[in-house]
Amino acid sequence: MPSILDDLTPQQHAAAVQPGPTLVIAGAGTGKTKTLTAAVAHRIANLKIEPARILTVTFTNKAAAEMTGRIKLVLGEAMAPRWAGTFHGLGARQLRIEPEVADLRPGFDILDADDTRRMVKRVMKAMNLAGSDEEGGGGRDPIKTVCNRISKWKDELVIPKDAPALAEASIAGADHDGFPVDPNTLRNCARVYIEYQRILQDANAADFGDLLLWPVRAMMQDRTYRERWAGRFDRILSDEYQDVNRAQYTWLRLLSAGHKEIFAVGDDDQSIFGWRGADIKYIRRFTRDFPGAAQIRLEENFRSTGHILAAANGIIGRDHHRLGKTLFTRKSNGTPLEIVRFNSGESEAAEVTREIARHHAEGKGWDEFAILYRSNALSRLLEEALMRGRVPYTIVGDVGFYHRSEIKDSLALLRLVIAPDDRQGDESFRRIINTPARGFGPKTMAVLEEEAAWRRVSLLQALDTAQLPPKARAAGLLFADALRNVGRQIGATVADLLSLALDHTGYRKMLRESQAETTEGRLDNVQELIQLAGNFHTPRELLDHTALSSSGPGEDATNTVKLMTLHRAKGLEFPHVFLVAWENGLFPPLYGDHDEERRLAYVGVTRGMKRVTISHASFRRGPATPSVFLEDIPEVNRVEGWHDHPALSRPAYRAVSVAR
DNA sequence: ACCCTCCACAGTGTT
DNA sequence: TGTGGAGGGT
Repeated sequence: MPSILDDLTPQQHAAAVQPGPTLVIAGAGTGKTKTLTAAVAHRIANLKIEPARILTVTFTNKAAAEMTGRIKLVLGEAMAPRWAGTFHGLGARQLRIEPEVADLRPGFDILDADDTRRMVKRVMKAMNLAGSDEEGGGGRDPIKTVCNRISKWKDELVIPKDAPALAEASIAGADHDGFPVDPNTLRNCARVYIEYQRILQDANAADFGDLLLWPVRAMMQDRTYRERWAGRFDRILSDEYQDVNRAQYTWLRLLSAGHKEIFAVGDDDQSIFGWRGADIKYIRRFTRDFPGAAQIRLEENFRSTGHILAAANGIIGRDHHRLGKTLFTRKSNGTPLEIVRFNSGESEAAEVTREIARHHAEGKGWDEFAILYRSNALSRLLEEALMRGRVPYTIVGDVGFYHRSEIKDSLALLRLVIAPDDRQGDESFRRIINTPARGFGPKTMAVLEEEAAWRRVSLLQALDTAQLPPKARAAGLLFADALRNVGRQIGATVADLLSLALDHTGYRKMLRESQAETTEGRLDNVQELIQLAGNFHTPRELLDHTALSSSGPGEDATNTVKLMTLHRAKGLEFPHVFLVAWENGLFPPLYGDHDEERRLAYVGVTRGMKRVTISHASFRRGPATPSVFLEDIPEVNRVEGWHDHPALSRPAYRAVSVAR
């Protein structure tokens, strides 16, 4: 007898075995992942649904791995679900099976956000829009503005052809985010979108948005395609349903249309990614979308003390149009929340550090503490204080392993090794040809690009005939030769190919010899990538994995204080949580959706297991007032205090006046 | 082609 | 305080 359902609460159990369309409204810390995992396992073990005919989708690789891992543990390898993964991962898989729905060829590349940005930039340059003048529009970072817009369009199932009309419509009508959009910027976005998509197809590449956009569009328009895909699965399960965007929602709906066996877990109170395209309306209208759907609430919280839950309930209770639920716990009330006022951000950081050090001295581990903030910029003060106080810490969410330049450079080399003579590799070529410097500046590249376009060959092939400066030409040919030779190695593993490419192109040598401090660790990272490559059978597998993951190998620093944004903290828990800079204007910020910010505050408080300390400064780049969210924490659940450190507050002042 | 300096800016971020 | 982009000098 599988023990999957044994240690569930009655509510969790009822949810896991509920047939038909089911929405599980699972509050923070109520065992959401456990219930979803049990639901999947139940379908496999008890209902005898074939593991290959169950599709389970999550937002992060971590969540997917956790779930699959647990099921394997209980049911064994053979019974593990075959289609469990992220929206992007599963979309990529669907697209790999039939790439023609996106006008792609087999073996297409998947671009990450960096690659996408580079490509958009190139397109905008070619269209004379990348300049700093008002033509690009969109304020400070026109490329980012365009990237965001295109990505949002894709998430909303808008194809390039339809973008211009849509742009005009939204210029004429109401804007989407309550954000004033410059008409010309929006028009330019639509123009860039069309051209960018053409370039993507030419490069046989898909960006993140494409991974669902085209499969979903095809399912909407092509009945046989839809039936073929919907027919593959008997059960559809989704995690974090409050965070689905239109493309993801439509995908789930179309896949489950035949049997209506859709199981969604989520928490509308924790919907904090609206700015990223997530739309809370889909979870709120679930029972209308799926008539007769069961709705089951998980309200028993296993994480936090009574005081913490009461505070959280106070904060979220002010938000109306909720699906509604009230968390409760069987734990004791514990310690009231501590709300502390400081006279400056510096003294706040110093005192948080001191407090953590004090607890540590009393025997607590460093990893029992987390410091959460609204925006990344706030991490600096805290870092400085922690460093001064010799408190070991980790900033969660720094540049992920796979996004480091040396890793992306290495992967570009690998791409060229497997297809030196295909234009699909051109973007990789552009990236790596001048690292280390080979004399390929803008001018030389322009000549090469023209030759390649004229002869309709890859940039690498065009090296043979292009009229290049002798030095660049020689270096280029040497580079091309090296890659072709590596590609000819018979029986080489992915790791071998990588390693050889890095050696023969002089990339590794460059890293070894440049002993600048910015270079330290890069060689190790490259080495780690090679090691990692040992886990993959083909270069394609490695490339897909790296594009679809953010955090690489071994990034779980042990026994350190964790610093991260509130957004990143979702789903995590810590015995003692410090919520800093709760000041109006910072949190909640002046912009954005106030209800969503309130939910973010709720997410923050519910991260704490035993203690929650909320702080604010009365001066930070100007006078500041305590966050309005503090008003909603009942008096009985809080104690207040203040700390003034005059000596610490002055330097900031003085630095400003000296600078003037 | 490459290096250096200056400027403006600073929302949250998975895949 | 740091980052990315642009522009100037060699």
